[in-house]
Amino acid sequence: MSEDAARERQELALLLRRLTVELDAVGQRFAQMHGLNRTDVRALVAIMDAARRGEALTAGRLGEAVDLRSASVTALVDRLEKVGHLRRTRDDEDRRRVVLEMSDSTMAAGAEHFGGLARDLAAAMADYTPEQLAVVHRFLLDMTDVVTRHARTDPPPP
Amino acid sequence: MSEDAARERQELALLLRRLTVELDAVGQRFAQMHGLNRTDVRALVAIMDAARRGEALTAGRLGEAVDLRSASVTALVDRLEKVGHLRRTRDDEDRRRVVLEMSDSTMAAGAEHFGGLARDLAAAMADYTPEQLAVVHRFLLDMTDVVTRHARTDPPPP
DNA sequence: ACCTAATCTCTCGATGATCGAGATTATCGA
DNA sequence: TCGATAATCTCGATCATCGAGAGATTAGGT
Repeated sequence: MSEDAARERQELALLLRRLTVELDAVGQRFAQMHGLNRTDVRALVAIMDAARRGEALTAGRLGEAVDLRSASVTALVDRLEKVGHLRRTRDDEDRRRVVLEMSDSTMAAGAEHFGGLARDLAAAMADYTPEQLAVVHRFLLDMTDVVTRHARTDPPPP
Repeated sequence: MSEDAARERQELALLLRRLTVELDAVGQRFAQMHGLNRTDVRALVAIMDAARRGEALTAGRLGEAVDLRSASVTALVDRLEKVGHLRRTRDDEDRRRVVLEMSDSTMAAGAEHFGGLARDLAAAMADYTPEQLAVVHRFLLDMTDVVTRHARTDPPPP
């Protein structure tokens, strides 16, 4: 492999990292705008994601999604409920469970903020042919695969 | 634009998000392995990045890099120094400043962990022609641009 | 050379996020 | 029906972060 090729690959890896930093900053910005912290935003996003899949999250599942213990989930839901971002409801199927429902206004704010980004990203992709997007797609799948292996166990098998 | 094209773009946006989640998890894993928190890892990475540029970070510049106030930087450096990940040195040019030097072992651990990822990413890129990588490069620059605008101010100009 | 303002780091006390342990209520299985 | 399991909550402790202010050092104007 040529020196240039090696440099290009390193450059691409750095670009991936920079993209993640900026994507994180988008969430950070949403947090600041609404007086939330990083965990709060991650929780709201998890709930929105679930809602888009037609599911409603319980407290326990939210804890799994954002990696918090049950005591912390209670505190998290407390503060989000206190400012009206969501409300608790008892699950009628299993009355031990607490299902979380986001308020319409918060759902709208989230859709505005993150949906706007998705919209602009999609618009920027108009500059690419379907074949090019297919290449990018494969690339992202491959890179995600490598990263995921490193995230789970240090020296990945293949 | 066709339905499929729209779906493909949305899929790519989701892939970018998933990639950032997994990249975050790589740092999280490093944190767990060394008994650190997210901020600590971000600090060590910032110091490593600076070192690679041939610079040494001062406490103040580290605070800018990880977005912490001076009191928090003191506490951060305290705990990293206590476990031997770095040491404070007075800057002889400006004796108000504290320059931070990472220990060799921590630098090596970081290089092992994150450098290993970079190596595997580069290896996975071998499946792509230079022309394909150029397309990916342009794509990532474009997407980063869009994301960065959303991270700074909500409705971006162009 | 001086003196004031600005800069850099640190200390202190307060606040808030997270957790482990244990309590409470509800469901499930024998 | 009863014991085991599960879901959530309460309580007290710990830790990260911050604002305000102190102490030390440098920069700039006179």
